[in-house]
Amino acid sequence: MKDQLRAYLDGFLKLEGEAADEIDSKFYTKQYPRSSFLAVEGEITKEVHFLIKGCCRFFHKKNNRAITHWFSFENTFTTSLRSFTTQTPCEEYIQAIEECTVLSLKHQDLMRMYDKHKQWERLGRLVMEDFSRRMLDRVTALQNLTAKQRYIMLLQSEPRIIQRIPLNLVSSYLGISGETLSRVRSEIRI
Amino acid sequence: MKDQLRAYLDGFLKLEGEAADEIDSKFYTKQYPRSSFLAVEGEITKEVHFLIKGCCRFFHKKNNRAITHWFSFENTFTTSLRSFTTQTPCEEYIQAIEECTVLSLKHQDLMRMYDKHKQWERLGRLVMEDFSRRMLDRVTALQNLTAKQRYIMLLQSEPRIIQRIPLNLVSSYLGISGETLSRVRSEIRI
DNA sequence: AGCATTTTTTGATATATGTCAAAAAAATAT
DNA sequence: ATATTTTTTTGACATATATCAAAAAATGCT
Repeated sequence: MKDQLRAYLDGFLKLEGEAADEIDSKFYTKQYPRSSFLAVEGEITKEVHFLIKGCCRFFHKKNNRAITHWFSFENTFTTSLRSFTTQTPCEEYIQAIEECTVLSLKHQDLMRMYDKHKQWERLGRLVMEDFSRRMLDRVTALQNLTAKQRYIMLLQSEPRIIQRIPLNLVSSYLGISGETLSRVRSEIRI
Repeated sequence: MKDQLRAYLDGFLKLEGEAADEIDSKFYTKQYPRSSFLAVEGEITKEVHFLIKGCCRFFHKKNNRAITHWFSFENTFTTSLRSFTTQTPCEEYIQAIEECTVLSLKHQDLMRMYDKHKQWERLGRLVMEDFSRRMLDRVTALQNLTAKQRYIMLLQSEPRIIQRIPLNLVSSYLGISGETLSRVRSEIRI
């Protein structure tokens, strides 16, 4: 399981020596049952999770409705970014859509790793750069695209979202109603 | 001018010793006239600019239309993130809306600063974390908000965009037509 | 397997927003 | 200051999408 994390991190940077040992000593396994929460509004997020298996939905409440704004899958870090990085109360919820196996790391441990190892500091930068690029893509996808275009784009760029996530959550993520998504899909199937 | 950059960076981390000296030795001043381009599609972005004065618009072309997806103002780093961080051809344009004075830094110099100074590596991480948080806000603003809500939200969170940027560019940024923005504004003025 | 719950689809209707065109206003350059 | 260009506003109309309601289908649970 740690090997899966190592393989992911190797994509950014090969950790060596003591910096590499931190993976063994500081990450620990957790299990989240389907529908359970990895983060809830109001609590300060103390851990970042690396998703080994399963997928999650990120959402916030707006006028009593849940708006899904992100999904995470295997081999990604999953945490409430703002709450974790600034250690302020969380403004969103993270919920397991499938049962999740994660490797978790405490905020204070990560801070110590950043202090102690230049390699981890760099890893942190590279992971954040990668995240930023993906967020830029998401902005482009939300801006100036019709419902059908958004769906087609998602189908091409993130097919697993459509395969594994209930469509009413996908529609919220795309910023369209569930009914519209259903109609868009029926048009495309023809 | 360098003091303005130093003050900005101090907000993230106080640079000391040789790491601080890099500000004097590696950043250099440039001037971009109104309407000139800081980045164009197809070219690899070799510099990151710290905006001392002026503002810029980021846009990409889609079906012969320009879609504005970001604005930058004084005291922010301005560059094509994907092109600069991955050193691949740029997919967007960055254009000076007002005449811009910038402090520029070459990619290769930044990479050396990252290698040489742990402090710069950390600064890079913190700047990227900050950027990521702002992008998250932008996604929330684009998703599931009506034209009027988007405008009101922008008015509250980024009034200078409305004050200094032509409205037809603002409307593109909000993902709505210029006509709709004009109507939304007239409703609100009452 | 069968029951309860959730999700998806379909139809009818209301509404928000886009598009096109033209006038008005504002900004820019000479 | 004037002419030119750009930006904003306004009106008419078309269209995409939301909403509400109900049926159908799928899924999860014991």
